[in-house]
Amino acid sequence: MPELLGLRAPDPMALRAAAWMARCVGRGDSAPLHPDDLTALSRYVQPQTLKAGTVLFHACTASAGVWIIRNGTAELTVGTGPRRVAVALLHPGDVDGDIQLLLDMPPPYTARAVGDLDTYFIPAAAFDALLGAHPAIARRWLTSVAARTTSSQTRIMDLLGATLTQQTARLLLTEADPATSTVRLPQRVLAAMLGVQRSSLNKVLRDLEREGTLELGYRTIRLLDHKTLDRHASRA
Amino acid sequence: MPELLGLRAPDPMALRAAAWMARCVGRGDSAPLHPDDLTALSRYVQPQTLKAGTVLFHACTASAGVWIIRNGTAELTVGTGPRRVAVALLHPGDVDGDIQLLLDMPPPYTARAVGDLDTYFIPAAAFDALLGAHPAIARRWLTSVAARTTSSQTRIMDLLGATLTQQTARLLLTEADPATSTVRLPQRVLAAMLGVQRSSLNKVLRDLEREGTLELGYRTIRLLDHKTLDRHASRA
DNA sequence: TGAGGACTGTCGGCGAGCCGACAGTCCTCA
DNA sequence: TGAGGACTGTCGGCTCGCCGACAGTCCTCA
Repeated sequence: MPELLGLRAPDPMALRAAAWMARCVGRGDSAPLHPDDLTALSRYVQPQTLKAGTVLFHACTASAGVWIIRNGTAELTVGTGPRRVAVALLHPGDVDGDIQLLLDMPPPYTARAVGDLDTYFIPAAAFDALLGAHPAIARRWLTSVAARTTSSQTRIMDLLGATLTQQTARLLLTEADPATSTVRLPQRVLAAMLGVQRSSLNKVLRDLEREGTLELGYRTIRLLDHKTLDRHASRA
Repeated sequence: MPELLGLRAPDPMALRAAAWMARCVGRGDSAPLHPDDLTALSRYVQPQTLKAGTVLFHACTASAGVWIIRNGTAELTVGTGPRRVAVALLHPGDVDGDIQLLLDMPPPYTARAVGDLDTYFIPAAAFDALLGAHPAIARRWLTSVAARTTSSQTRIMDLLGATLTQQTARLLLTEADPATSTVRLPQRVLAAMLGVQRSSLNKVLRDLEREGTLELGYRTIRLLDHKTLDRHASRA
């Protein structure tokens, strides 16, 4: 979707696009990194430590390689300059850049280290060689990508016919930092992830707050009652 | 999504699920079959000719292998007995069963030959061996699956914020038989593919018919004016 | 060839979410 | 520390699509 790329100011469509794509980045279980593979991977993988603010890759620029987050957080953003907007965060274990590489298409978002960041990096050529030389890893990667396909399909299913409250509860549960039960994103971004209006989302959030299920703050949502939130997520 | 499987009568949710999944079957460009690969594939691929009505695979039963349609049409259905409902059709070049195989999960729909059907079949074990023994093919398959991932993401993007008329136009354009400019599916199924109410879809279709863009018949939609339909698909 | 089932065309009430707007609060950076 | 920018909370009008229902038509299969 090239028409969605290269936008100065993050117009709603670009924001939505990037937010959606970003949520399909390889996560935890579907990440292809398993201890057994590390030996084989080690010849191709470059551990890299990045200073806060370093750009991993730019939107609209061909992916230079595959990034795997080891420690720290990276933000995926759309738009340039002061109008930059974060659409998602990468946490340890997350993988990004591989699908864009495989399909030879640039990512719709820019990735940037929030704090200092430990990563594994696989340059494009090495990724190619890796897949060629290690069928087992290619196989695993195939499974990883397949899992992302079905997970994005599941996400679609979750969406269809689901009320906004349901969608919101699900998003919060999957996106919250498990350690602190907190989601640290402006409501505008969360709304973009769900493809809805910010004011609509805000209304739902206020209702949940009044109910005591969560607590709203500036760029912050703290989940107080997971049980109730679970119920909201599953029940209509 | 196991809760969506194994339903006797196709309730709306199961229908939606299957319709969505079905639309993500490998199509044309993203199909992994290229002439160069045929030599390698030939040792693993079994050409099979099936009589009308033969079942390729059953819903809720582990995928036995990968099917590639050579000639003819197969239908993907949900529900058993007389309440069976078609959610999509497989045409020559389409690939199905591989992702389910990779993830070891059963497909949500049953595939059945409509008329006599020529296929290539790759048994599960052979598919495994194929990917292991031929890195080039595994690589290509990886690209194919990655393409399906982004195509399902693109589909999401097309959906978000798009009016029903837009969605309908897009669906018709992609789903129509190029030879006859005809879509041969009941409106209920089309509605399921879009995740909307049948009556809502019907209203849109009637409007388009009044406009002269298409012609409605029993289980049939004939596209008369592609240009106008294109305009509906892209413009808001 | 007749009967039952499936599909289409249509209606009306209703609720969810869109959209634009605006005031108030919090942050950030000069 | 002050100013401008970003974010939140809220409102109201409005549209779209949901949902249930029902009559009429077309098929299919016994």
